[in-house]
Amino acid sequence: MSTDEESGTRSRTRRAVLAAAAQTLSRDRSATLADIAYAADVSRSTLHRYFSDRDELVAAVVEDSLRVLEESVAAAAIHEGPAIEALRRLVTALVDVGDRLMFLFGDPRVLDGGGGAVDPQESVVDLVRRGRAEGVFDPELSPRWIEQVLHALVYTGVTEAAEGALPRHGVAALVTRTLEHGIGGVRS
Amino acid sequence: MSTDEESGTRSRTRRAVLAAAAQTLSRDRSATLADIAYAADVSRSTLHRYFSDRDELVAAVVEDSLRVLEESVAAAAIHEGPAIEALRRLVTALVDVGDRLMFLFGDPRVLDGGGGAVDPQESVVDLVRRGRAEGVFDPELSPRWIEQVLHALVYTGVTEAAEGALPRHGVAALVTRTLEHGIGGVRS
DNA sequence: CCTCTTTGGGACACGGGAGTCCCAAAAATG
DNA sequence: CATTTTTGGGACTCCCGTGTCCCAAAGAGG
Repeated sequence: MSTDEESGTRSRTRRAVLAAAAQTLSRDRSATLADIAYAADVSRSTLHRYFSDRDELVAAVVEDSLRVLEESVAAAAIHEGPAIEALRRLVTALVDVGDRLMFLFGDPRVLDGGGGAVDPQESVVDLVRRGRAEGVFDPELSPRWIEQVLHALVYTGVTEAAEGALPRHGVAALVTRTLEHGIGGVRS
Repeated sequence: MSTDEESGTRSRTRRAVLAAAAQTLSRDRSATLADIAYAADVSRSTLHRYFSDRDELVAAVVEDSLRVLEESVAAAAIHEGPAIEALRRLVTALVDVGDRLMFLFGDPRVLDGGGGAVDPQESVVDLVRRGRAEGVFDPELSPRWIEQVLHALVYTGVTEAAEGALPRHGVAALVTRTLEHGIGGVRS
């Protein structure tokens, strides 16, 4: 669980493979290990040295992506301040880790086990509840639905940006605006 | 292009395979032909008799799904009446063909060639433009973005329903409400 | 009831991805 | 500069999905 102190060149290579795998697999979940190795600028042999199994690699990517995601969300401090402000910070945080998010969405449907949504972020659920309590979220929408919508819009925004249909910097604002007011605009 | 009059038992089998393929592939785009055959309650041999190639099968499913989708959208008559009303009918139409939509989303990203969105529905683009002209859609949101959001929310709604987290009948209304006002509710 | 169609399922070959092993070269480390 | 670590890449086997063929059985249709 703690740092295995594998450090040195190895740690860097592992990170590179992990990142490349996340990115490649997010685009094509059935990408070849050779593809991933190529994207990581590493030979297939090397990849196998770090992750003997394909499953092992995928699992590692999931874990790593989850970690990155959680760090980003934690940094958004969504427990503080008004719900709407927190929501905006949350959206920004999610968009920032777009690549990892994309991967997390597309694969084993991370909610494998059972309960939670894609990310086990209990804090997001709390935020939604808080927003409802403050009266800034539509009380007719269930927390789960709101969370799903949040994910869907972030996903869409990140995808559009990845395809060049949207400038990177505008994504968070656009998602936030749409999330808050829908397509009807502020005066809806 | 017209009906090849292959009818008889054959036509029925073909439909069954197509439907099963759409459903199976929408859940797992890398499903085995054996899986699909099993889902269609048909032997692998039979499947090959109808679609010699995997690509051929996928192409057929895409074409068929597109046809079903277009029929549904056409029935919604989205050119008539106020944009908001038309939008509501459109959402309902899309939700109705949820299975096919799910498939269409997940596979070759039907926009292969180039321009349009997932569905070549020029009419949807028209609707968006009309809505903006009528002032009922946020003018700061691009038509493309609005269309993407529409797709994303429908997709989310259908998925939630498929997982039992939402009652089938409530989906269209929920999606429409969220689409129009976001999570902030009507008084946003 | 007989014939033609459609199906099931076994057997087979092919191809490609996955996983393993090994050795020489490159790079890091002290 | 010498040693150890890390890497690249070839060679090989195994497995599984795919596609093809064939024949006997079930079913449809007149």
